[in-house]
Amino acid sequence: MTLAKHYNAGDAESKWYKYWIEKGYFRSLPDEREAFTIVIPPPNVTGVLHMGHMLNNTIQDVLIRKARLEGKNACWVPGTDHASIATEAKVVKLLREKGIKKSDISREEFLKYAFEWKDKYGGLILKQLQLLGASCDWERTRFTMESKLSSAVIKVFVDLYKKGLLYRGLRMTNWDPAAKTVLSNEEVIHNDENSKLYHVRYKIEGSENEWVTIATTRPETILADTAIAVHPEDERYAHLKGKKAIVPMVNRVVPIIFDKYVKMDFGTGALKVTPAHDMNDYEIGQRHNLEVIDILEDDGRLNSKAQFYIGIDREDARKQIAKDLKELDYLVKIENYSNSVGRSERTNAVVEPKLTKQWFLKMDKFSATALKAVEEGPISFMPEHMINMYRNWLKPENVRDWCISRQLWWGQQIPAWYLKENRDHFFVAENELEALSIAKEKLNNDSLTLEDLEREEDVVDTWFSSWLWPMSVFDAFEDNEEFKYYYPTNVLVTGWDIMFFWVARMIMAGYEWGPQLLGETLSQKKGFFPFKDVYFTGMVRDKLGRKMSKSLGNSPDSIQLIKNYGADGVRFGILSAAAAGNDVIFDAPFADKKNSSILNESKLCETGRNFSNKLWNALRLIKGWEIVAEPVNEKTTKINAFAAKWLEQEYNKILVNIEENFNSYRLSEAVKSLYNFIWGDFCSWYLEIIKPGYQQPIDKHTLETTINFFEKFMTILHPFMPFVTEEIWAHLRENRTDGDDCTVSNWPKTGSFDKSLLYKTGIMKEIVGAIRDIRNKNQLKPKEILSLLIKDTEAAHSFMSEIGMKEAIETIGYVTIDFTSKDEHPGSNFIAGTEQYYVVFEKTVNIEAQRKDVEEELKRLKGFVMGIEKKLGNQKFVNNAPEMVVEKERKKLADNKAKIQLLEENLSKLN
RNA sequence: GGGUGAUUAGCUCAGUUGGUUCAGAGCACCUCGUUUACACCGAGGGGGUCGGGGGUUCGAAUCCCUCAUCACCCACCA
Repeated sequence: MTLAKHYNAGDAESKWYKYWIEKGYFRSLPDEREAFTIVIPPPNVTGVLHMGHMLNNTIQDVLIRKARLEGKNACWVPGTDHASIATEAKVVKLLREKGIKKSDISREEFLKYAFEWKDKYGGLILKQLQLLGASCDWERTRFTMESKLSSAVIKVFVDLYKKGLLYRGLRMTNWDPAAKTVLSNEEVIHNDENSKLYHVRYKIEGSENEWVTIATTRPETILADTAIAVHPEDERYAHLKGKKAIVPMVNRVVPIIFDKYVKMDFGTGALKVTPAHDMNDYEIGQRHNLEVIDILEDDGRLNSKAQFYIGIDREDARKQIAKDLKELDYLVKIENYSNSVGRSERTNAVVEPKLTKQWFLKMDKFSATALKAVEEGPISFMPEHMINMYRNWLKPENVRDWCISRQLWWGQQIPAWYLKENRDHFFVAENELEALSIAKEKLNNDSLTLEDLEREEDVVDTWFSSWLWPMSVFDAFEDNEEFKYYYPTNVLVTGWDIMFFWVARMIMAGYEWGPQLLGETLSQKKGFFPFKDVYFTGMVRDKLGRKMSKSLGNSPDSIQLIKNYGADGVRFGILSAAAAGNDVIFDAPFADKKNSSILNESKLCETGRNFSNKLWNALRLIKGWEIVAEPVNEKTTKINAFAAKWLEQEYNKILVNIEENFNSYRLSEAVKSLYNFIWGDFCSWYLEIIKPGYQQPIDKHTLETTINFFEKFMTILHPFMPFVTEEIWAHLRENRTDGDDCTVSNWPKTGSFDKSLLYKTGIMKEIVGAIRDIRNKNQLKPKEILSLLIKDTEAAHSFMSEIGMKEAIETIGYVTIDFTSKDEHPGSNFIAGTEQYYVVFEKTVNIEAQRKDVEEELKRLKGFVMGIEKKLGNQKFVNNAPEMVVEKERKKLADNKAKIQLLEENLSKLN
């Protein structure tokens, strides 16, 4: 069979993914093996694969595939998140396009549409993950709003209520006028925006022409003002004590109050107080018993209480009132101003502070637990410094109760029933019958029926279902054996941006319900935290350092990337760019549609693709050899034995290195060192050394050894680049038995390696490099056989006595090696290790250039030696440094002194 | 205002416990090379006083202090 010149990633990918699924390699069921579990951070069900997902999921796949190779019961649970606000907004928009208004249909109808839409278009992202090679157990795919997971949410809600941790309260909340729901603080994104600062004067009551001027960015809220506030120590306003001001236009008489909140040096030092529409004003209002006048509708339009601009959106009203205030001579001036504006993360609408009644979860106990779990173990963060951000967030003074209700339909409806005739009475239960019986008992009224109750309309925050994810995907709340087997999960891989939204809250949930669900004995043994390690990935940013987002259009088309470079190429590219926790600047090739040229292509993915091709061609080389059973000759036997012995040492060394990198989650280091090892040591050195001459055969033993190496390398590379390694595995083991696949091969055990041999081969590389350099500089043909003479010393003989060394250098350097006692030979010379070598040829060499080289090298070495001598002359160093370090310095000194001597001799001959 | 991180080659970034020639990789660049696995290639090369200053140490890219610049998070912003 002849192999194509280039590796065809696309063909291999579709073939192998299908095959793996057929074989059930990703399926996991509890058994006697050690479990290795990862739950996917569920992407939004409506989402499409972007760079962040690719990074995140490639890392998870690497970890899970390695665990699988190690013989663990690897289980990666996939799934999607219902993403309340985002999805509901999308469905509302879609219905509107169809001419259906959300307000015209019932909750049931809406949910029917939403589920239909979700079933049809949702979960695309999971298909895309398969293109990337993600080895999830797809039979375990879960959805946060499916019935079992929803019922877990309900159970948890009721449990928290019973524990007294849930309460309803009237609070200033963040209101999204577009989605018409309340938001948690975390869902509000603050950014500086250009706005205007309006200076408006209010007349003092009972005065002829006395005014007080305030500054505001929101003049439309003047209509809801119920006080003017100044600082108690502000002498400018001391005379206003006890006086009142008249609110422009509405002519409301409001008190002038004194409150330390007011900053004297800001604006005019006088502040209008609008308790209904500003968080701080609300608090001032509480302190001074001010009236709260809410002039906004749920959708952000002004209501009748405003008296003016009724039915007009607040932003339009702002423009109009500015005009009107000017005409009425209340407007003193307008300044340009930049201030922070909060927008809804999901709808981008400007968020309004609004007094609403919501459900809250008390957080003090939870946050203390979550903080302790990371500060004192057992959970560890990678990178470690992420704990600082975590700690900062969970500090008692920074923790606020979690507002968990949302005025939406897409989500789990809160299991609380109100008494219709008096909504101050409500009953929390898993279902309405239970609620009724609680109601009867509480109100001591047996005549109540279901008709008397009505259910809370609100749903819970999406994160109130996600925080159960690592438990609920194993049906933990149904006392499931799988939960006891798989939990706690081994590692969570996620972006640091949802550390608080999600990571902290999963830890809280784990500690809250883990003990009771696992049973005390088991939880003592396994721990009830949801994961042992958290690997925080960085954000993927574009060339300008901007977070990749759909709205900016700066994210490359992931699927196109995979098509261009192969899934393995993309995996390689994104992995090698991403050290844990560091943001990744990803040069997005297709971000700018106008410019999607070769110039823009992502170099790292290209390197990955090239690597796949390199592997493929190494395979082609091996496959092209004609095999003979017997050794070709004694010399090749020696060479090949030497090469194999050496490669074995390098391999053992790289294994240790990779293991260390895995243990500390330095996956980018691991993949890079593998790349260098396979490309450099295996392809450029080993294969070149053992490669038979043109149309020469190779002996069976060498071929088998080589294939054996290649297979091992495919196994350790497999987690990173699953497709190409599987493809090559299949070609290397043509007659393999069923189930003998790279995906389920055995991860090797680390062994020891011979450092002295590695040192010697280092010298060998130096020698060959020097020969090649001399050829280059003297325009000698790369493969013309030259004579290489070695100055006859004991050390030189010892070096060359390594079996196969001499022959290997002869083969790969295209030289014949002999010893010499003479000091002068035509041609050129070099020093490698501490020995003198001569490359013999008749061409005239550029003496001047050579002398310059030697002089420069001498200068460098002399400086270096001087440094070492100084170091060794320092008694403190000799006394304090470890003996090993001192010994190394001594050896360095001796070696380099010998080198200097040789160079000086060489130089004298050049003069 | 509180906090975190970054600053290393032209670019993007590694560098683990302070100690091996530790100053690295990839890309870019320069020279040479194509019937002989791969031009998605091979061989070789140039390029950085590790942001500035100070300190600790026998020894600092690495630890401490300080300054500068940049990024991000939280809070505030009439």
